[in-house]
Amino acid sequence: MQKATADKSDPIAAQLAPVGRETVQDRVYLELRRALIGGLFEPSQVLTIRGLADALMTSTMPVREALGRLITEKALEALPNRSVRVPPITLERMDDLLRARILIEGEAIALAATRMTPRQITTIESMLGEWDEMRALKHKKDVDREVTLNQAFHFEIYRACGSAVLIPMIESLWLQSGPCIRVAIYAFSDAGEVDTAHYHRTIVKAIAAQDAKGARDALIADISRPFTFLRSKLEAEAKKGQSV
Amino acid sequence: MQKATADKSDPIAAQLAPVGRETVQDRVYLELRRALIGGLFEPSQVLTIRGLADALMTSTMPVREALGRLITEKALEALPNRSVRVPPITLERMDDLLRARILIEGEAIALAATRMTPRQITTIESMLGEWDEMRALKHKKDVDREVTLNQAFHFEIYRACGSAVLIPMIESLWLQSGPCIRVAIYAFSDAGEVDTAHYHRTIVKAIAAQDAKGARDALIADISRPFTFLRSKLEAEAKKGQSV
DNA sequence: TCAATGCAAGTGTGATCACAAATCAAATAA
DNA sequence: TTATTTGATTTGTGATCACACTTGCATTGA
Repeated sequence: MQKATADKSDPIAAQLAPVGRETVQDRVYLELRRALIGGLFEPSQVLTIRGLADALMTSTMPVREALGRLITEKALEALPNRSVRVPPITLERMDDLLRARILIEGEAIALAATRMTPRQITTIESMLGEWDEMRALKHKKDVDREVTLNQAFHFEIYRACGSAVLIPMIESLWLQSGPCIRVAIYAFSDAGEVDTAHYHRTIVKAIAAQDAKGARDALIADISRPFTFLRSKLEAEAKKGQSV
Repeated sequence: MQKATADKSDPIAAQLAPVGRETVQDRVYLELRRALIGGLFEPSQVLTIRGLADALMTSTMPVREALGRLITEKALEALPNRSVRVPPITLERMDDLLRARILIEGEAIALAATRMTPRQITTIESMLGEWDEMRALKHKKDVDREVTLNQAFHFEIYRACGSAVLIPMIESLWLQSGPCIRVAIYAFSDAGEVDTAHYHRTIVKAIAAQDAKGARDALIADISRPFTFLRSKLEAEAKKGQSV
């Protein structure tokens, strides 16, 4: 044996590291991605390279590359000052995002409805139970877990659509709407009960029946909810701000 | 006056440089983008950072950031070797790309058909004439100009859809299908006459009549053409390769 | 008191260096 | 001849530095 490092000719070592070793850059990128989809950054928040580099325990190099990538995905915004921030929420942008999500995620779920295997359907059915578990201990509203579970449910379906082109686009859309969604979910939690499980149940039922149109409609209802809620909230604020 | 450089308080200088100064990184990124959409790189071609840096007369730094951005857009592909290449053409990927383009560009043109101003319609009408000009000197097939003109025509329409979310997605799709399209156009030129102008005329007619459905159908026919052509060519090659 | 000036800290950008991994070619062994 | 190995070159990655620009605050002037 020549080296102690992974050797592709060694089947065991190849299994331990079958793909290219993860780079710091990718780690940082995925970390920021997760934070954005989860809404951990607030809209209009400014991010600095050195600040993130310190927080992520690395140098500025991987961070600036990750930021550049997120800017091209419109997940972040490059200001003329050359500083970068989380895009602010506007009514126009929300409508725009929702329309695109209905169009593309609707298509993806319609495709998935005709292609999901019984095994995959069982998987998303089992996810419904987790919502019930969470409701059982509703005294503690765990927004993080809600976001994670919701994301896992949707992407389990989208992955089944079998399109290597649509899925990254959906990820980009979630990246862009992440900050808005988080704001909406917080507002939801204040306003009343979270009935996401009901919508997801409808989706699963349609998929199990291979009802593409029904699945699309149920999905549209599901993803529209936080947007319409947030929209009415923003309109109320705008009216109040205008009257003052 | 303190400095010889641009000063925002000086209205004249501000007009000369109204937005943020262009960075080398952006220049490189736009350059590579243009090359990809225009199909100047071949499918499966490997790109190296230092090679591009030399070609673009800059250091490796702006190039690696630009490559990273193009990889996140799926315009380029990161191999496990950590090298990057133009994604190869496969039948599945082509069908996937075409479906996504029909979905999203179809929606964009339907929106644009109801929103384009007479002035904008005049602009795309005038573009039709350029095809006739080009046909007049058809002895010299100028693929570059065909690609540029086609792109200008389509994006003049898409810009009118008024969606800041859909347009970048369409750009991403063009970026991904650029290499395929170029191959198809070359095959077209060999096969016979280019009748792009006819399809564009149909599109303009539908838009002028504010016929959203007609515009969408005409667009679908237009963008499907190179894909179906290339598909039959690839299938023929695959069959030949299989028999050998 | 208030506006303008000037300085200092912070920030993004591009270049360069060090290092590890991959690639390729020549040389060696079977 | 063919397969393996060894060494040199190339390549991507991460860190660091230098520079220009921005920002914020204190100082200065009227």
